[in-house]
Amino acid sequence: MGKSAGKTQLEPGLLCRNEDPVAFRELLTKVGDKWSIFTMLALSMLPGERARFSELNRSIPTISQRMLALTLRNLERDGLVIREVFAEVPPRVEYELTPMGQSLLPALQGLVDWVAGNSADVKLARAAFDTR
Amino acid sequence: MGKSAGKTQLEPGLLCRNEDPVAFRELLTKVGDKWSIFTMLALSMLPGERARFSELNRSIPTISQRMLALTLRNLERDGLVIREVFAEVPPRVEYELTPMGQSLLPALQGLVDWVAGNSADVKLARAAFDTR
DNA sequence: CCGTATCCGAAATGATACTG
DNA sequence: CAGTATCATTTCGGATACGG
Repeated sequence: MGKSAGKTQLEPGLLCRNEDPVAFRELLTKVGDKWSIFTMLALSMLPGERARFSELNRSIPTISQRMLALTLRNLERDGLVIREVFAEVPPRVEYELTPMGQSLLPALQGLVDWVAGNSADVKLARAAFDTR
Repeated sequence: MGKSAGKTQLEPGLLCRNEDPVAFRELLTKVGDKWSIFTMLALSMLPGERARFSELNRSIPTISQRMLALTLRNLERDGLVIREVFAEVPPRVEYELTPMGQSLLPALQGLVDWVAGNSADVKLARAAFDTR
């Protein structure tokens, strides 16, 4: 069966299933982005599962107005968040997760939970490593 | 009960549990990093659940030597990966996940699975958004 | 083979000021 | 209120060359 000499190597498809590796990584990078994660989590936890721009800005520690705007626009473009504008004065804009956005929640929560549960051990590991 | 006027706002602790928000985000950013994810996933899927540097380099599409080295060192420092050096010539170095590293796997897999399952819809959403 | 050191262009992000 | 525009700084990451 072929001339395989035993070189171990993963098929690209194994790590980057069903598509172009670069596109796959691009999306993974977006949904794994810290501001995206916090924004989506905040939307899922705020009362009514929707929130205004300024509520999000207050709820996500230290996020800048600029990064929140950029993050929300990207999430909207990716179909994860819906933006609703009310014709009022002063202006009001509300955001909420789409069904696809909600379907991402468990995965994000899994990451966040792991970090919450292991940050102390990571801290210890770093201290031990840095001793050398 | 106080003078709350109904301002909606998440407690910082809700999104950044049990510690300093900045440190929490720092770790979340690291474990959510695309190269970290692919490196750990590759380690978990390669035969024997361990691999040499060059195997990883080949298995992770388009990763550069530099980024792989940096990623592996960070993972080792964080206690997620173990590096074992063999005193041979030519030199051989093998990497494997620690138990803590393995405990992170399901969360990473969750993200990757979501991306694999939803990238087509995201693509459609983007196309629709960009039409405007 | 397994890295590290250096350089450099590209991208991310914060601060600030301004607008509908 | 809900952004956008601009600028300055930092960080990321590839290419290349070298070393143990």
